[in-house]
Amino acid sequence: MQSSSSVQPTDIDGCATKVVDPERVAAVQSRMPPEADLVDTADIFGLLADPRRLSLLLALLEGEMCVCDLAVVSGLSESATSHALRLLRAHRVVSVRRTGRMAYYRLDDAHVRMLLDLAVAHTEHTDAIHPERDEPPLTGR
Amino acid sequence: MQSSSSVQPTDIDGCATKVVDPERVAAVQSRMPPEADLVDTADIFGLLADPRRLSLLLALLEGEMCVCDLAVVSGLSESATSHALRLLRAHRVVSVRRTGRMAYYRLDDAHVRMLLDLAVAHTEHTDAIHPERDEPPLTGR
DNA sequence: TCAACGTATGAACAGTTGAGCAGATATTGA
DNA sequence: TCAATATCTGCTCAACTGTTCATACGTTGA
Repeated sequence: MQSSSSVQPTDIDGCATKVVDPERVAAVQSRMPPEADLVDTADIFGLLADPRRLSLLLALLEGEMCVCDLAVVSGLSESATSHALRLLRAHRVVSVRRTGRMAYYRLDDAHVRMLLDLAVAHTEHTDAIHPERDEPPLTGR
Repeated sequence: MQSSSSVQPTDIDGCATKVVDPERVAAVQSRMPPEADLVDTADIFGLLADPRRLSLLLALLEGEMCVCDLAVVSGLSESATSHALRLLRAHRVVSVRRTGRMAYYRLDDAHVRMLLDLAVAHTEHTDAIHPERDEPPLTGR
């Protein structure tokens, strides 16, 4: 809570960049997870960033399911479902159990399960509160 | 194009698609959030699905910050930072407070804050547990 | 053995996304 | 007034993503 005393362009540690609040920056930087963790985490979020994949995973919240049933509940073609599941498998978010020609997938990541639970719970809430869910005008993109 | 709204358990076998476990499918479908919620949620996850954006948001976990400081801690150019913040602003994940020519951003979504907290906590854990963080080769496995 | 079936895969294609660049806007101090 | 500053924006392009199509694989029952 500094009283905007000064914005000094050149009081940093040799860095060419200008910093307004060096203390804050240093503190935040020291708490920032290593790059690899950021990438990892972003990766996981990326897997949840598609409505179809999300519905696949939500379906699996309640137990294992075969590919064709997952295709039905997710609204994807069976091929697309298989592709999506392969992605999730590659990231160890789901695992397979094969029986004959059937493949049963299940959620295999407690972390992701928590994220999903939290997301669902919150969407239900937000649903009532949210006045408008549309993107504001925001020119372009 | 979504028949997800009308979830009728008995209606399924009339469909051309083959279903292995109609009961499961019906149960899951009845619990599946409406399409709009799925899209919304996937959207939010999408915002967290980029390591740079993630570091911006993590920085904001501890309070508001101006664009140039955010650029420093996130490792983005100032232009890229501004672009990213605009995106986040458009989705009401962050909000701005302007003072003169400075713009101070802050986290403005409790939901996202929870997701971030959870993610960070878990990454710290996983860090110790995770044997290998690399993506497994897609071809194998 | 063969055909039907459930699933997996690779290639190709359209749509989306993020970042840089250049220029624009708005605020400040001289 | 002008120049410097802090941030924002439109444009553009390369990289990425998700889907479809065609095809391949392994299993099952006839």
